Amino acid sequence: MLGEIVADGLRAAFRAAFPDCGLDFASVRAAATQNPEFGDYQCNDCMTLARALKAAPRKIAAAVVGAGRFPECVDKAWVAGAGFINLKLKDDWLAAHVAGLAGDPRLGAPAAGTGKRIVMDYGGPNITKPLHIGHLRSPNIGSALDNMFRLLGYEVVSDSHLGDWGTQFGVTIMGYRHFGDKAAMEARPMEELERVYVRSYEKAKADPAWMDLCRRELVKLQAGDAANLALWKEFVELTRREVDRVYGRLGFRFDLVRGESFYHEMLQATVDRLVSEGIARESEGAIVAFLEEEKLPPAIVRKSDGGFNYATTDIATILHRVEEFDPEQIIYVHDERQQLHFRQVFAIARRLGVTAGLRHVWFGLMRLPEATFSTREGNVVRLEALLDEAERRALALVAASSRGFAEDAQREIARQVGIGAVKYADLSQNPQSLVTFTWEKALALEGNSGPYLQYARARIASVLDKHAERFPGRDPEAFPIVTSEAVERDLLVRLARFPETVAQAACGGKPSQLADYLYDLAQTYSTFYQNVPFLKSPDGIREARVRMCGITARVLERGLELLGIAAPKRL
RNA sequence: GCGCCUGUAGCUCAAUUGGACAGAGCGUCAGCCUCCGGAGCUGAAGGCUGUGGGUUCGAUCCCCGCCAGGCGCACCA
Repeated sequence: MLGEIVADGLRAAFRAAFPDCGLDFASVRAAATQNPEFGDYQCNDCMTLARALKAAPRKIAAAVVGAGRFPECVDKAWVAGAGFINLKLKDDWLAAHVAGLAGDPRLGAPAAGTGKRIVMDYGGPNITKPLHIGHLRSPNIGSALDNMFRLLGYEVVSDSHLGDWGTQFGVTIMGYRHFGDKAAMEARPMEELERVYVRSYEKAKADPAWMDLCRRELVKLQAGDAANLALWKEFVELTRREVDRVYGRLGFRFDLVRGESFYHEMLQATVDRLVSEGIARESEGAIVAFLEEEKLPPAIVRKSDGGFNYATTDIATILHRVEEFDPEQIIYVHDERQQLHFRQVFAIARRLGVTAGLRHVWFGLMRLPEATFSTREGNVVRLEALLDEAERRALALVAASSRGFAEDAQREIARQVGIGAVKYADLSQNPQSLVTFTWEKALALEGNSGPYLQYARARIASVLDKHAERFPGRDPEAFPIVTSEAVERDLLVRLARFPETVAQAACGGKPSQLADYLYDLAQTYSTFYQNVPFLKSPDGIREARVRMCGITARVLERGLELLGIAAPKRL
């Protein structure tokens, strides 16, 4: 990666300047500059090293610049400000480097994950509940990370963890039996199941006896009761169909969809093991793991009614995944409310000897401007309604652009644009912040939005076509990249940073960094496109520019693909 | 009460994990179709980064106090 190439050169320069100081300068880094005035990369380490080297930062920087035989990629290096070292890359080296990336199917992404396996765990939707907009974030963020890890060479196993085995089933079954409406169940089963769930839940809150009955239904299911099992199967089937349909529209795909029920036969053994290893013991009728050493509150692994809960399932899941996949890490993409839960579960897994990395990549709750929404308050926006509206607005735009598309082509483009807008709106935000849902933001079609990126990509396709049409036989790939305008160089620098951006975004669990990068790239491209002539330029210059267009298209396309967003050639 | 998180332009969000003058979009205002797609481009206005201290060459970022909001804290998941 570019940053690493520069950093290696810097470290060598430090060692050359201070051969006998006993430091290896491994901490020295090259940071991308914010401001082109400071070159392409900057080194901030002279200030930090001032104490160890017993010299003023600017003197250190001057010594490094003076002594340093920088690698061939560096055009010039100079000292600035409090002791920064600024580095500017050679134009022709940069051009060749970008040409090299473009020729690589992975666009220069490092293969850091080769031979390693990651299990991704998505917060699954719950049985018998329609999906609302809060169900977007986990698979959306998770899939983007998944794609990035795959590009980095990891083998990824993604698993959508369907909540199909908890008390809510008891609540639903009681509601279904006492308040269910046959006709409604046949016409709109998911809505009806949600309705009876809400009603039964209300009753359970007010009436402990009812709650108790709900729990008993769950225990009956878990004990294999035939009637409950049959109903449960029906509910699971309905839920899966709903999830497949809606997530399918969003392009989410999982290697595995294992509900909690998949693990239910392992739960007793898991609890037994926890008890026999002294991790959990009986307390107030329940079996509880006490985690004082980790300074965490106790975690119940078996309820006093004999039922198991979420913690038990998650522990069993970890043990099973370690056995089946032997992953380097398991990444959970769940919302912020689960932080304590996962800390407890991870602590227990550690005590059981699990050595795989366990990481909770949490994200902030989605809320409405007025309030946090909840199924029980009926204060929700259905995910499907959002997708419908997104496609509707995009279709209006596509139809108005009058590019002469046939009707189904319009609809397909509108689908890609609308869904892309929704996904991008979510991914472009730092996952770890509250997301206030507004239609305006979720459906933005201009400015910092998915469609802006798609638009930039589509315009490039036109440029490439026009060039091929008017200048047949002049393959841009056969011409060297040369730059004369400042914006061309800006574009090259950005293209060269694709690999490190992907690596950072994946490791940091922040697809938003990739989204930011792509937006910045598209903006730079648009400036280039709008202010520099391509087809009217002289021979050679023209092909170099068209070639840069093509490389930009490739990076935009691949970047959007990583975010799970379609990049149509025409829209 | 204890713990986790958030507070940045009118609004929605960034800020390369402690770096240089805090940047974008939307909205507002003023411009740009001789040209490859105007879902675009160029420019302007807009900030005591919630608040008070501290740490250091340097703080939106780290530490402490306060204010405001969100979330969690044995038998929901």
